[in-house]
Amino acid sequence: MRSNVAKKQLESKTASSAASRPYRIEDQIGYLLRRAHQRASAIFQTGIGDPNITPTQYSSLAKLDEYTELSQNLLGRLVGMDKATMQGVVRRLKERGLVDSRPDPGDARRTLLSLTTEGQRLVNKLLLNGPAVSRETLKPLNAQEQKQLLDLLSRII
Amino acid sequence: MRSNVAKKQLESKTASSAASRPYRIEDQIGYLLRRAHQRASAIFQTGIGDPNITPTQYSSLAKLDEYTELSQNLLGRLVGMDKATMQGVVRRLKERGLVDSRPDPGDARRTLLSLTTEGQRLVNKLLLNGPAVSRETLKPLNAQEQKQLLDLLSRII
DNA sequence: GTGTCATCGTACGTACACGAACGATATGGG
DNA sequence: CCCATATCGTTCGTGTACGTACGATGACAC
Repeated sequence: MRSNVAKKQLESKTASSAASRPYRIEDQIGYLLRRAHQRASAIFQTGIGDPNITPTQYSSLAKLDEYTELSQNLLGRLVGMDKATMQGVVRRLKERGLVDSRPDPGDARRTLLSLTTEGQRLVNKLLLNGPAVSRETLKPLNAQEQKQLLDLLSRII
Repeated sequence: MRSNVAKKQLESKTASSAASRPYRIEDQIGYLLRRAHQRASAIFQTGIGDPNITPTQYSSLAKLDEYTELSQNLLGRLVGMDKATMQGVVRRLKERGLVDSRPDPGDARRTLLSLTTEGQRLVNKLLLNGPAVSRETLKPLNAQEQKQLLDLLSRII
C-alpha cells in the first residue's frame, strides 16, 4: 500500500496547480455520468408505463414513430447505438411484435424497419409518460439549472 | 402511422404549457446522459493507459488503494454498483491477479478484498492518467462550466 | 437459546455496449 | 467490365447493470 505521504506527492504532481483539489473518483466526470445514468434508467423503468421497455428500446420506437421507416444502421446512428448493439435491440423488438422489417427494394444490403400496429399503440402510450420521466429525473434542480444541465451535457457529446 | 396533425395535438397535450418545446428524445435528460456516458467511456478507454481496464474496474481499484481492505458489498456501495455487478467485476480482477481476497475473520459472511502487488503497481500508473482523462472529457467546456456540470450532476444522483 | 429478520456473497436470466471479423452488396475509377 | 473500397447486417466475445432467488451467517428480541 502507498503511504499517505506518497499519495500527497502524487496529488501534487497530477492535480492542476491552480485548483489543486485531490483527485477523487467521486468528483470525476465519468463517474458522475455513470451514476446519473443509473439513476435516470431506474426512474425510466418505474415511470415509463411498461416495465419491459428499456430506454434504448424506447428511443428506437420513438424514432420509428417519427420517421415511419428506417434502415437498421440509420436508426442506430439516430439514437446513438452502434450496429452490434442495434442488432440486439431490433431483434428483441421484432420478437415482441413491436417492429416489422422488410428488405429495402432499392438496396439489398439494407433492412427497412417500421412499427407494427401494436408497436404504434405502445409508443403512443409511452410517449405520454416520457415528459414525466424527464421531469422526475431533473426534479432536484430548478428550471434554470435543468436547462443548463441539458445544455452542458449536449455540448460534451 | 400517426399523422402530423395528430402528433401536434399530442405535443400540445404533453408538453408543459409554459416552455412548450416539442418532446424530442434528443433533448431528454436520460438520452443525453446515455450519450455523454458513452463518450466518457470511450475517452477513458483510450486515455487511461491500459486498454483492458474499464471505468468500473478502475474505480474499484482506486477505492481499494484508498481503503486498503474492503468487503465486496461495501466496495460496491462506495463505487455505486449493486452486489451482482460487483461480483463480476471482482471476479475478473481476481482472475487477472490484481485483487486478492480472504475471509473476514470477524464475519464469516464477508470476503475482504485488497490489491495485490501487481494491482497496486497498476493503480499507481493509472491514477497518473486519470486527471488527463477527465480533462479531455470536459474539454468542450470552460472552467466555470466544467465546475457547474459536475455540481449539477452530483445533485441529480 | 431460539426464532425472526437482515446481510453477505453467489448464481441465473435479460439487456445494453462495443470491438473485431465476416459475407453480401453497392459504388466509383480505370 | 472489373477491381478496390465502402456499407450493411450478423455473429462472437467481453464487460457492465440489475432483478430475483438462494444458502450461509449474523444480530436482536424474547
